[in-house]
Amino acid sequence: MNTRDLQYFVALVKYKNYTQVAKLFNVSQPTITQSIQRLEREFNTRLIRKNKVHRDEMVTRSGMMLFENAQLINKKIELAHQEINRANQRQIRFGLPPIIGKVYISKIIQNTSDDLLQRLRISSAGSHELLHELQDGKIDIAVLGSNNLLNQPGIYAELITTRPFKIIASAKHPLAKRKSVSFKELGNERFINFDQQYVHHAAFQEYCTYAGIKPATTVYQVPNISWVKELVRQNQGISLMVKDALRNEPGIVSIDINDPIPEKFTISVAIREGYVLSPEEEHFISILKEIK
Amino acid sequence: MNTRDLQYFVALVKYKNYTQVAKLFNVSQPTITQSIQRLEREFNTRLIRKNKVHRDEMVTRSGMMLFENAQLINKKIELAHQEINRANQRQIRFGLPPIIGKVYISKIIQNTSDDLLQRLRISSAGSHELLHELQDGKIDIAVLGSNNLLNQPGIYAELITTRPFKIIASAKHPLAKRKSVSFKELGNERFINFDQQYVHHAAFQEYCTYAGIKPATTVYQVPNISWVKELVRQNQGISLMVKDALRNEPGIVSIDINDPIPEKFTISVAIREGYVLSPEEEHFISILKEIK
DNA sequence: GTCCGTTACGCCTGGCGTAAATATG
DNA sequence: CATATTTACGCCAGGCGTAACGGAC
Repeated sequence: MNTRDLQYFVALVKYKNYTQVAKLFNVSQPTITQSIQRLEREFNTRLIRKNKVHRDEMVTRSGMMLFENAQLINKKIELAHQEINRANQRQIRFGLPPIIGKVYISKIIQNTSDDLLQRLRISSAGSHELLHELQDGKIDIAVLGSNNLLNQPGIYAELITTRPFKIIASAKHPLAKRKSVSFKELGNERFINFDQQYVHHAAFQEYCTYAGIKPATTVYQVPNISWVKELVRQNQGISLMVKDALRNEPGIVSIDINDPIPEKFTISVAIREGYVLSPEEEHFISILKEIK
Repeated sequence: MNTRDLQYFVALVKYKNYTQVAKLFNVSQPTITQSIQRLEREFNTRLIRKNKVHRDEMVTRSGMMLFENAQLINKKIELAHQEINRANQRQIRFGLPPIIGKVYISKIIQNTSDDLLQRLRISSAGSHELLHELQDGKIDIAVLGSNNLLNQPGIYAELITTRPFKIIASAKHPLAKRKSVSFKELGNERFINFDQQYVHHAAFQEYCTYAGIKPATTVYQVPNISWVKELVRQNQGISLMVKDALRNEPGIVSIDINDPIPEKFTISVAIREGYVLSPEEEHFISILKEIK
């Protein structure tokens, strides 16, 4: 089978118009007709309905099945091209989320030879974003934080460590005297949450569901972690944070959560499924795994 | 690009022998040479090393990258064929693990029309096995038990419910008087584990790690749940079991575990990523989701 | 020499374009 | 009739086979 046919077909299902697809690929319009006929022969089924009463329903169930699979196939082919194009550039395209980076970056640099550091291209973004960059082939290795054990389609991840979530509050806040707290007690607190840090947000939701509370006063959605800390310091509210995000913050105290943890915050090294590591990349990953 | 070339290439990497591959596909041997040359042109790289000092190292890094991706692509194509071939047989190929089935099957039958039941082809196997059947396209819908939130490559799963694990013991066992127990207390107990029920085994490991115990006496690995119950009844040991597996078993008592649960036992409905449900299948899944 | 892969060359199918025909609304 | 898709047909490239050649042990 010709993979061009799959590309034509996917485009056709999306645009629902042979003429447009032909233009898109700079081929004549009968080419598209013939391509579809080839696929229908190959799979021995109708893919496109002939009595097109409604444009929206022009694809058969078989067609939809092929469409879904073809998209994944096309993406894989595209990825293979990308990976192979870069196979001989010896760069290590590595993603590290800002908060995890804060703790790890100095250790990484200490333990990595200059030669390897030269090759390192670090992108820093939230774990959620990095996961997509990894899936799309924009980076090849990432350290990612997640709530569950990381197990995403197309991604192979290995656990490095798990970290506890803590409650942070101003030193002036009544909670500041406590060493630990149950999440159920926090129903009436004012919470400050992140916008961008997907894992924190998800963990917060998890805890609320688990404890059966719904803090009515979950007000701020702040995009920057140091803003969150500043708001907490000024006693505008409390927040949920991974231990690593905190380092001797004056005016802020962190309080253990003593509920059974419904989901752990995990840190993993992740690569794309089927990605072939260079010796340098393999070495680099072994360094990452040793840093706990 | 021609997908036949990918098949030839994958076989070549596996067999490391052009002649054999040619025989395998019933083509002449130069066909394979030419196929590889086409791929090398397409990807603008060497895939196979020319100075084959060692057969084992005949594939370049680029070649390995293509190999890994090509395997996944070929599998997807194969799956698309399978799915489409069955698209118009209106059977619902459904997997249900025995233990979960024990609780669910009567409810499923009560809530499902005869018409739909006619179409149902149920395979019963452990969740681990069913997951593979789902991935390989042998079944299309499955109810699966797992310890974490189910998130496997190529699988889309939706949570139905979570269930607690319990300790079961003979009525004669000292634990029988207890209502609940901490896992840490069980370090010196004799445990009876399943061979096949992957989730139970994994949960047991999880609990042991979590509680920091290593029951030295984890002796029996029994393949059948009713054998396990019989052994427990005769006070040969205790076991870990999902609540649903138990129904008024004379001579056996179940004891709550009062540790914070490190991993939940979850029950999910799962389908292959990109699988297109028929209206009947969609209806059937909505029935499954309503049974909690 | 033997085994294995590559090159050379001819054949024919398969994918494309143009033009005409047909369907849909 | 206008727009969209399919059919008819001719052209050329691409994939295959046979035969001959080249390299490694």
